[in-house]
Amino acid sequence: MRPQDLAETRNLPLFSTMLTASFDALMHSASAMRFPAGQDLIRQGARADYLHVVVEGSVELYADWKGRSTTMAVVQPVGTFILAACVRDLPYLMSARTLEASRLLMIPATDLRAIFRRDPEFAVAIVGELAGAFRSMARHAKNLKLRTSRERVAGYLLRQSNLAGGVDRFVLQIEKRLVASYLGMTAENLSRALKSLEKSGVVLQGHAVTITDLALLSAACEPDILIDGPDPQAIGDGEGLPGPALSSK
Amino acid sequence: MRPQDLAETRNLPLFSTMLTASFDALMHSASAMRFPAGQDLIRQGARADYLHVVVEGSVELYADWKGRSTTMAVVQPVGTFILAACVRDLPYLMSARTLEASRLLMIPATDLRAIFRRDPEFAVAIVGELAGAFRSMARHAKNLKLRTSRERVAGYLLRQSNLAGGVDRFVLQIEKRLVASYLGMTAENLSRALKSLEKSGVVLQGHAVTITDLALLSAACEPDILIDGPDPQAIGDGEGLPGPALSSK
DNA sequence: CGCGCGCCTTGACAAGGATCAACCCGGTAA
DNA sequence: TTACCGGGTTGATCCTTGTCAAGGCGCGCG
Repeated sequence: MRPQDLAETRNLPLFSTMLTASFDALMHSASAMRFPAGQDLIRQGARADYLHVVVEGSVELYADWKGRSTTMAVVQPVGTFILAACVRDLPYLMSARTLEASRLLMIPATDLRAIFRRDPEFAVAIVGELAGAFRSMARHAKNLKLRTSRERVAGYLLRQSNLAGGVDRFVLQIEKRLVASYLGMTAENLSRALKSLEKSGVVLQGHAVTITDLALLSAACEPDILIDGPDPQAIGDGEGLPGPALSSK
Repeated sequence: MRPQDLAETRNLPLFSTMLTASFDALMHSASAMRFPAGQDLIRQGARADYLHVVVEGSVELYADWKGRSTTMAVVQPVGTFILAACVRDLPYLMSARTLEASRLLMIPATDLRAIFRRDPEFAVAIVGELAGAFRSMARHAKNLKLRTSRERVAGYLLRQSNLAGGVDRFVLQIEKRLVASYLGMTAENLSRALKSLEKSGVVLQGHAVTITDLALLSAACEPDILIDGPDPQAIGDGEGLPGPALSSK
């Protein structure tokens, strides 16, 4: 691992508060790796061996059963994944693959658990990250159970707008098929929902989204911080879906 | 708090490994409380003040939005709830109410966080509990996204059978309306799904369930340990829905 | 005893969403 | 340039699920 990577890693929220000795020990056994887009990283059911930290790029967490598949989350810098499985030394519940060329930090689960016991500040950071992941998954389930697909789409657009800083124009960063899977619907249904939202204050041109009437769109979903987030002063909120890019136009 | 309660609490998985000094400190500020059935305990959106531990009875976690409501989990002894909110000092994402007369231990969130930093064994227990809660919620979401309602019902019956020790006859412990809400469907739809499963090796008489053809029922759902659990050697798996009682017949 | 009140079930119907097939469109490679 | 290919859209249709209304069953209370 290169020196500048080390320094960069040290500044990540997950590692910035821990003792230097603990950090050095952790990095000694950790490895930084680069993966191309579309690379399978882990397979659901496998035993937890490494905690993965996304330093650059993005990783899709998905699950499948009986030939069906669904996107559970997209992890972006600086989020971790499979932390829960590592902590408990249990099989992964989800699979992971890179969405784009990515740089990951991989920390052996055994070292993670050892240093967790020795360094209270690291323990605090880990438990904070895990709590964030739990809340993200709870929100995901609430969204699915309490809203129709049209409401979820409207909520998604509003959330993206907020993540971009409350702008009224942005560009979707990920494929619509992935958004559909994350929102628990088919790609066709997402397409129709988006079209129907053009009557609710949204204009779409390809992946570019313009909110022309915020009040109207909000009425189509009624956003709620307990579903859509974000958590106040959230740290480690690297799970969910990527934030949007601002429109170049 | 009475001495025998203290001793009992000390033996709970969450507290059995921690230092005696930490335990005493924690219990000094904790309070044991009894609540009648149907008592509202916390309301979603409120700020986390106490970690709740279910010592006896059962507690429903539910969420609502825009007049709709859904059951997210039922916590039984010895499970905790709102741990994630306490750890991060954030608003609850779910509401809670007792389903029956219950005994709870309430630990101030500030003391929890303080002792967490001082006692590594307690930190391990907390993070284990939190990881279990995350995995439970991830399973919940997978179940919702990957299965039809009929499959979820079949899976639920199989899981109850397993929890009771692999028996072919048991009694549902909670109201069907609650089961329906937990499984993400209406009570009417659950009723129909159960009826249709009588063609798949199940006999129902009120709340009594008899599995007459395990292979046939399994074919209706294809149970998967990564969705239905349980985690191997799980500790603190107090979230989900209650296990069944054996039939008295 | 019988009345009322939950809980559950049943039926008819409507709506939401999935499926299947066709087509479009922009990018890339031959 | 042309052919292709993958993502996206659209339309027709079917299936699943929700909604509304009615009625049954069990149980506690007047």
